[in-house]
Amino acid sequence: MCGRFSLTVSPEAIAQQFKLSQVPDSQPRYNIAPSQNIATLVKRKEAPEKQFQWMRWGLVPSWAKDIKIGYKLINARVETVTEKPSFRSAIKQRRCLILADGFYEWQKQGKQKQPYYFQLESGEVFAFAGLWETWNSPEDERVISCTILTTAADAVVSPIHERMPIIVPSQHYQAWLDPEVTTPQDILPLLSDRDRLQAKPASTMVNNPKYDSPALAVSAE
DNA sequence: CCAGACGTTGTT
DNA sequence: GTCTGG
DNA sequence: CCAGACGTTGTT
DNA sequence: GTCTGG
Repeated sequence: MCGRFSLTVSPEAIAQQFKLSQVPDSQPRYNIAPSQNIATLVKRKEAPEKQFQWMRWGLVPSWAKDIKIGYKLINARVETVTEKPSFRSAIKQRRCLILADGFYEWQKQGKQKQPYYFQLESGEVFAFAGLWETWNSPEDERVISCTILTTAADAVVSPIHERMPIIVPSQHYQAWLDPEVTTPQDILPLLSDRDRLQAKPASTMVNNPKYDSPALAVSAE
């Protein structure tokens, strides 16, 4: 699964990498946690180009009574996403790319859990496959929220953890953002097109979301 | 018909 | 909103 | 994902 | 143990 990730590159680098016309208002983050605002790209029907959009991490379905349901919906399994009431509408209509340059997974070692940090071997910024929703709170505030699709772990991740986030290869960004074109099952064979991942042990300081510094991603235990 | 759930991961 | 269970 | 709280009444 | 918050 994916419950913590990073986006440490500068906003200028993001704009360049994803060919954005505007430089996003973002800060380097080493420890992004659920319920926080995360950087995404969406393609609106009326607009020719994909657009930068902040979203709350943890999808809140439109029919939800309480925003708290989003804490449980931080990931969606690609194997079942088309069937689940919470995701079915979003998978057909509301795709997004979630910007990241690393993610964390925890390995169980008996009673202990050791975090690992995963990046592309190239070190480049990349994008998770995501879905989004809008929700109107009882106070009539609009919340845009999202979830990260997960799949079976690949050869690099599987020694650490069974599941991993779907990383969309850059040549397939447009296809993923257009639900008319790409089904969740279409995307799976394309995942091997990206760079390989590399894993590093991370500091257990990453366990606590209040720590958000370069030390987390770089240092081993 | 209405009431209540709607999810993931991991562990057993 | 839509589906399942009673 | 992990960390941290988890309750009431009444008084300041 | 389970839920909420980050």
